[in-house]
Formats: sequence, structure tokens, C-alpha cells
Amino acid sequence: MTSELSKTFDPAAIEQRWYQHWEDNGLFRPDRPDAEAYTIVNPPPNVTGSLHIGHALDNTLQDIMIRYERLRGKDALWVVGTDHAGIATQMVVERQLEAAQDKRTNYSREDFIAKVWQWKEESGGTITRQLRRLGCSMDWSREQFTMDPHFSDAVMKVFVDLYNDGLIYRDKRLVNWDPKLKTAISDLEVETQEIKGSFWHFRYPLADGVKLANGRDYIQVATTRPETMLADMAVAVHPTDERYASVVGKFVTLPITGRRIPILADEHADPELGSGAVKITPGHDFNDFEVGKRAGFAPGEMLNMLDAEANVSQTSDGLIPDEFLGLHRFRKDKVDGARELVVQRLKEQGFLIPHVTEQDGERTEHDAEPRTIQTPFGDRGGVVIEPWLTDQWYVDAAQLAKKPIEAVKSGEVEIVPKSWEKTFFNWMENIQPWCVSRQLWWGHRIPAWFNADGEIFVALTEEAAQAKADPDAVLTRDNDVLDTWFSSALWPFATLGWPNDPPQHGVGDHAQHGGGAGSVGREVPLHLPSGGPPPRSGEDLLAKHYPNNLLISGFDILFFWDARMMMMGRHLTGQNPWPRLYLHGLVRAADGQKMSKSKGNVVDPLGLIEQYGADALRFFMAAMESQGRDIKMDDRRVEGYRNFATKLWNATRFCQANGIAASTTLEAPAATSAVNRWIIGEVVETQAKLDQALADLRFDTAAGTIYHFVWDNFCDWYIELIKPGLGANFDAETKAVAGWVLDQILVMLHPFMPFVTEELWSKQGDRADYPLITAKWPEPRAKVDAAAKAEVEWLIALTSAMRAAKNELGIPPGTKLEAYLADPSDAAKTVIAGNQSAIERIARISAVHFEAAPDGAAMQIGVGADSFVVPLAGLVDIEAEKSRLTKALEVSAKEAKSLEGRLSNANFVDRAKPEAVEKAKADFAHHSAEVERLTAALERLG
RNA sequence: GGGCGUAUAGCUCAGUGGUAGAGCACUGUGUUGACAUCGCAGGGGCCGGGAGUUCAACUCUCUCUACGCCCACCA
Repeated sequence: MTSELSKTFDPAAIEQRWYQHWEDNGLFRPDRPDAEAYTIVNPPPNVTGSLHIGHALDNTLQDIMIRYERLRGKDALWVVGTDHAGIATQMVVERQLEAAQDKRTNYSREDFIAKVWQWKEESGGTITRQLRRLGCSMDWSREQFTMDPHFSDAVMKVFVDLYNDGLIYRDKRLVNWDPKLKTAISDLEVETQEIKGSFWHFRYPLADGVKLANGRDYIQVATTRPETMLADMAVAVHPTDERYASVVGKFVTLPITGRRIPILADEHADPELGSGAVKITPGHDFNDFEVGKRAGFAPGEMLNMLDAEANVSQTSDGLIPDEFLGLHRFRKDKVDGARELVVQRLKEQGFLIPHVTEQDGERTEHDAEPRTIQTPFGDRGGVVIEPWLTDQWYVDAAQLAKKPIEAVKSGEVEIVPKSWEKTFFNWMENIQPWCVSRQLWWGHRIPAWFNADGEIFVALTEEAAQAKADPDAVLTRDNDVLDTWFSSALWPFATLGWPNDPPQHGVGDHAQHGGGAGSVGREVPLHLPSGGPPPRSGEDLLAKHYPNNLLISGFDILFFWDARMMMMGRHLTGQNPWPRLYLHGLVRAADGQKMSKSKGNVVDPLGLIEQYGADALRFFMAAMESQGRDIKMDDRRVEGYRNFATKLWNATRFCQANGIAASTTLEAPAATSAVNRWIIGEVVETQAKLDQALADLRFDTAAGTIYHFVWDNFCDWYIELIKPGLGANFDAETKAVAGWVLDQILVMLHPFMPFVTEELWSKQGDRADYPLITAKWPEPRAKVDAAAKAEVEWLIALTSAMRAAKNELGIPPGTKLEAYLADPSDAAKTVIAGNQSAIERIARISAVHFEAAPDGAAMQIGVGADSFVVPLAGLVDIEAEKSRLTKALEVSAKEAKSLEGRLSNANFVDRAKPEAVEKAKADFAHHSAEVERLTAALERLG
């Protein structure tokens, strides 16, 4: 029973309906308690986010794997959720306040966080709705958020445990400070950019009348950051540098501040560079910090001349003149920045060494030498990062990295494509302590308390912290929150209920757990009332679905997320989060540029979905995803896959119009005709190739395989071949086989194009209780039928040869002709006898006579060993046929000659693989026969 | 400075140690009602340059060139 299809395929008309149907009926995770698990966790997009083209790629690939494994009968679970995205989300809400002439600091921490929650409730669902538009079959019934109570509990537990294990500690050192966002950020969040800047040279006068060996009373230093000289604490020279040996241990009187600072010997100073002497500002430069430490300065003594917004503030020795205080650290083209003022004062006082250029004999003096400077920027705030001395929390990443490194080395964890392994090792083996504290309000507040003396107590709750401290001590909770990636590193297992599955706490616990004890109780109640995902009765999700089977992510978050999941997963659960990590590239704009809002070349996936349908966009992503390469956006290609969907749609309409309905069997129906036996074999081969491609994570090969089967084999040949002659009906066998093949197509294509296939599946028969999404992946026991394959391929060759010949001779394609085959091969006799109707309709040969052709104009058609003669009786000029045959003769003659040369080469025959020799011989035989045949044909024409 | 990647038809991209493919574009043409979002036929490539290994290289090695990306403290 079928229901009629509309004339054309309209994606928009079916997508929403089917998605709703799947989701409402729980089909994204059908109850399969006894089935083998297959699990992927979705990289949680920022809750503030909206679907960009990269998400479309990432999620399409994941959905293909999930749908595929679901069809194969697995208990496929695709974990989905969103990330609270600390900085990004807080920025969004702050921007909204700004728009209303308001600001965060007008509110208490609690009230501001409540506002963020409110925003999340109102606007946070954008991306999850958009993922549905793409057709992603995630398990929404268990949607997660990184600040869900159970998730927050896990985060707190991890912090406390790692602290107790000595893997988290507090340290005072330089951090990457974002003066705009006023928070520390991690190394990974710093992006180095090349900026055109300047390089200034200064004289630092020697104190106490000391002179250099060359008689000078000053030391020359150079810098790209003059303003930091206000906090200089030393000048360093290389220990072996003769020029300065006599002044090591002596002092310099710093201009402007008059600070008396020592001259140190330190390996850091490079004698080859500039003057060989370098100014040391331990509080504002990572290298200088190390030099300072070696010189015996404690971090607490290092001078700090900037406030949190990187404006100049007084150093602890009080030596910075008032005129500098409060100035911006630098500000281009203005004197109101500290940088300009320092330069100006030094110049006035004669401490600036001008940079001299000579052009056309003309000497010009400049304040500074122009120079390209590698400058650090914050990836969120977009301003220059300031190395700043603060107390922060650090994770001992080097320790945690050990096991993951081993896991990848041993192959326990496979990175696909393998070329990323080197990058992975390089980063992991040189990993630095991970700064995880952020000076923000939105996020998981660090469970650490301080007493009045600054002593630290880390515990899950304030009560527990108090219990560790003096009972009378007044404890203050750390104000900082954790890096977002700290919590998302727990995603593969915390989403499954770790550490307890099912979650043990109830609603009442929220005020005490969930990221905040007491003082921040309001961080919790505004969301999910249920307190975590609903576990199915008796289901141990963690045991069944962890480790996951695969992770798919963009290579851009290999360090941010993937590596950290490996570190956390391995340490906390003792297992790798997944055995396989697939990294895909970036989706680029059509011109190859990276998409960015500022360039205005961002392609909106939803626009593409509206234009061509989600299926087409998905198929594009799959077809273009070859391992390890970026994808260039190409609308034309998306359009092509829309056409592909239409093609299938119309093939199905054809089936319907001819009583070809849903298959009643999983197994291939019994078939006697060659065409039917052939197509069954093609299904078998297609499925095998598809299975292999997906096992190898070759999405492009998989997509290409099903595409060509559908379009070339099924539509272009099979359907044409089975069409019965005039007025005749389809035989029962063909109807059964065609219906079965179409069903297999729908199943095999479903992971790539879920919507159109589900629609067609439903239209092919009354299968309301058997939707395609949970149908069964084909497992035909049929084998490829070699005889049928040879027969149909012979038929196809004959047809193609006839068409090409007619085309070249300008004979209308519809013309039916008679053919003569004087000395038919057995193969020819069999095929011709068994496919009368097809030969007439497809090859347009009305009759084949097994006898010599009558004299007269004719064209020659070669198929394998057989040579057809097709009389044309004045339809064509002999010259055209001659030239056609001559062209073909030349091609074969050239091939034959080349092969002959190879075969007469003793080295080739002796050393080449036997198969290669055999093939060369066969090819030579074929081309020689062609030469003979065509020569004879030409002779016949005179 | 270190590492990685890419250079194949006009465009976007596959590809294998045995002589090169797809989609789109292009040219010609339209045969029975699935489909013009289509069918059929066709043109088009010293597979970035050079050297080496091999009977044989687009495919392996080295090198050069161009482009891209990542990591790194050159003041």
C-alpha cells in the first residue's frame, strides 16, 4: 500500500514534520536494553551560540555515525547539551546591560547571575533548535547543561579531589591578564598576532661613577615596551660578555623613577642581540619574571606598575612620578598614554638614542626603529594581553598529560587522521601549568575558602571547609570561577551520571550543591527542576556508555577540549574517554578565506537549509569531508545534492506508478532474470563498500558510494532496463526486487539524508509502526552473481556503443535500427536471447540477425569480442563513419603499441608482479583485437 | 625558530606503484510519461618545478617554489 507522492520534492514541507515525529516518539534513542552500546558525546556548543557552518559539519558527521549504528541495531546514544561558556555568556549579558545604560557592577553577584540564568532560559535554546533543523538525532530527553546540578557537583568534586591529590594548587606568578575582561586567561586563549610597532633604545646611566670598559657611563638597552621601564628592577647581561664583566654587581640609576637597580649576569641576555644588555621587568614580562626569580626576587617583591585595567599605578616603592599615574599603558598617537610620555621624558632628558636612517645621503633621526612585534591578544576580549602578577589556581597539566600521551603512543587511543598525532605530542609533552581560575561571576565558583590569614580550605561545602578550619575562623569564599574548559573536560562521563549513576541527590540538595553553597544558592533554582537527566529504570548509563566509542571534533579544539577530556577522563575514571578521535577541518568561505563576521563572508547554514534542504547540506558536508582537509563552501555543489534528492524522489514516484511497493522481506527476493540478479549483487557490493568506508571514517567515500549506486546503477540503468515493453506489465519478480532495492537504498542513504528517505519510506508502504530511522541496515545474504554482472555489463556496453556511434554520426537517438552479427560469441547469443525487450528499448535495436550484413553503408559497433554491423541505408555519409572508426583505431593502436613495448621488455616480464603482466597481456589482446576489428570495418567501407 | 598540511581538468575536490576520476561549468543533442532540480553523447589534464629509487611514479625518497595552519619568551 502506498500513498501518492507530490510532483516535486519540497524539503521544507517534510523536514519539520519528520523531526517532530522522531522526537515525540523517542526514536532518537529507542529502548534497546540488551543491544550493544554505541556512544558519541556532542561537543557542547556555547549556550549563547547559534548554528554556524562548522557546527553543521561537525554534527552532520556525528549524526551519520549515530544513525548508521542505530540502523545496525545498536543502543546508539548521542549525548547532547550546551556549555555555560563563562566568558562568552557573561559578555553577552553585560553587553545587553550596556545597551540599557546599565552595567554588571550595579548589581550584586547573585542578582547578576540570576540575570544570566534568566537570559539562558529565554534565549539559550537557539542552537538546540537549529541542531534539530539539521536533522541531528540527539537524545534530547537527556539534554545537559554544564551548570546542571549534577554536573556542577561533579565539577566541585573534581576540583576538591585534584586539590587533595596535589594536582591543583594556588600560585603567585605571571598570568595572561585580559585588561578588558579583567580576568586571567589560559595560554590557549592567547592569540599571537603580528603588529607593526617600534623598538626604542635607551641609555641607563651607571650609578656611583662606574664606567664600562669602553669608557661609557651608561648601559644601552632596547625595548618594544618603554612604559614598563617604570617597573624595571635590573639590567641583565650575559655572564660571559666581556664588555660588561666589570659592571656586573654594580648599579644603574633608572631615569624618571631614579630607582637604583642592579646589573645582573644572566644567561637570558643574548650578547648577539642589540647591545647585549637587557632591561628586566619581572612583574610584566614572562622572561624577566624568570630572570627575576633567578636573581632572588620573590614574586611578592616584584614591582607591579599596572592595575587590573592596565593603567599605570604606583609601585610599592612609590617612585613613579604622579604625572604617570592613571595613564593608559599605551595609546597610539597620543601623549596621554604612559608609553608616549616615557619616551618623551627620556628624550627630553637625553636618555633616548635616536634611530638613524640614511636615504639618498640624507640623514634622518627617529625616536624608534620600526619593527614587527609578536603581540599577544585575548581571544575573547580582543585587547593586548598583559603579563600580570596575581594569585591563581593551576592544574598540574604535565602530570595529567602522561597517561594520555602513552595511550596515543600505544594505540589505545587512535587519532584520525594520524597526522595530528605529532601536534598532539608536541603540545602534550611541553604542556604548561593550566591556569583555571577566572575573575568572572558566571561559572562554577571555586570551592575554596580563606580565613583572615589567607589560609586556604578546599572542600565541597562551606560546612566542610569550616570543619577543617578553626571553628571560630571567619571564612570567605574564593570569588573566582573555573575555566569553562575545566568543566567541559568532564563531558564524556559527567553527562552519564559520573560520579554517581543515577544521580543520588534530589531537588532539595540544590541549594547546597550545584556550584554554590549558601551565599550563591540562587545560582541553581532557575533551571531544570528535575536535577539531572532522567535515567531509565535500572539503567546504568555510565557503565554502558562510558567509555564512548568515538569523538568527532574540529581540530581547533584539540588542545582546548579533546586533550583535556583525555587528561581528566584518564585520571578520574581510569579509562580513556574514547578509543578514537576524529578531527575534521574548517569550513571555509568559497574564496578559501576563513569565515569571520568582520570579513562579512559568513555562510549561514540555515539559509542553505532553507534554500536546498537539510539533506542536501548534510550530503554536501559528508561528500566533502575527506580526512584532514578544510572544506571550501560551494553552493553549487549543495544544489547538486538537492538535485540528487529530487532524483531519488522521482525514482520512487516511478516505482509507485508501477506498483513497486515496500519490500516484505529483509532478504533479497529470489530472482531469475539477469538484470534482477545483477542489481541485487550491486546492492551487496554497495553495502560492503559503505560499511568499509564508515568503519574507516571516510565520509566522502561513503557518500560517493551511495550516490553513484542510486544515480548510476539504480536510476540510469536498472530502472531503464526493467521498464517493460509497450503496454506490458512489470512481472512479479521485478516488482519484488525493485521494491527491495529501493528499500535498501532508503536505509543506506538514511544516515546522510534522513528526511527525504524517511518520507519516501513512509510513502512506499504503510509502515507507520516501522519508521526508517529504526529500520534494519541491510544484511543481504545474496552474493554477487558474476554471470549476471557480466551479462548486464555487456548489455550496457552495447547500449553505450550504439548511442555514441549514433551521436557521432548525427543519427537521431530515437531511431531504431537493425543489427547484424555474423559470428556471435556465446555471450552475445545469451544476452541477446535473454534481453530482447531491453535491447529494443535501450539500445534501440529492433532486431539482431545472426548473419552477415547486406552490402551497403553501415556503422560498426564493437562489444567485447563481437562486432555488430548496423546498416544505415543512406542515413549517414560514409566519410563520417570512416573518421569515427579511424579515431577509435588510432586510440587502440596507440594503446596496443605501448603495451606491446612493455611486454617485449624482459625486465617488465621478469620483475613485475604476475598480475600486472597478466593484465598487460589481456589489455594488449583486447586492443589488438580492436585494431583488427576496426581495420576490417574500415576496409569494408572502402 | 620548530611542526603540520596543500599544490591533479575552467572551478571545487577524490585517487591508486602499472599509465588519471567525480560534481559543477562547457559543447552537441533530446528517445517510450519517474525526473529539464532531467536524459544521452562529447571536449578538456607533460597530476607545481627538479633530481633520485624502480621494469614502471600522479602515487615512494630528497630538494626547490608557492600558499595555508599550528606551536614558540627574541629584549
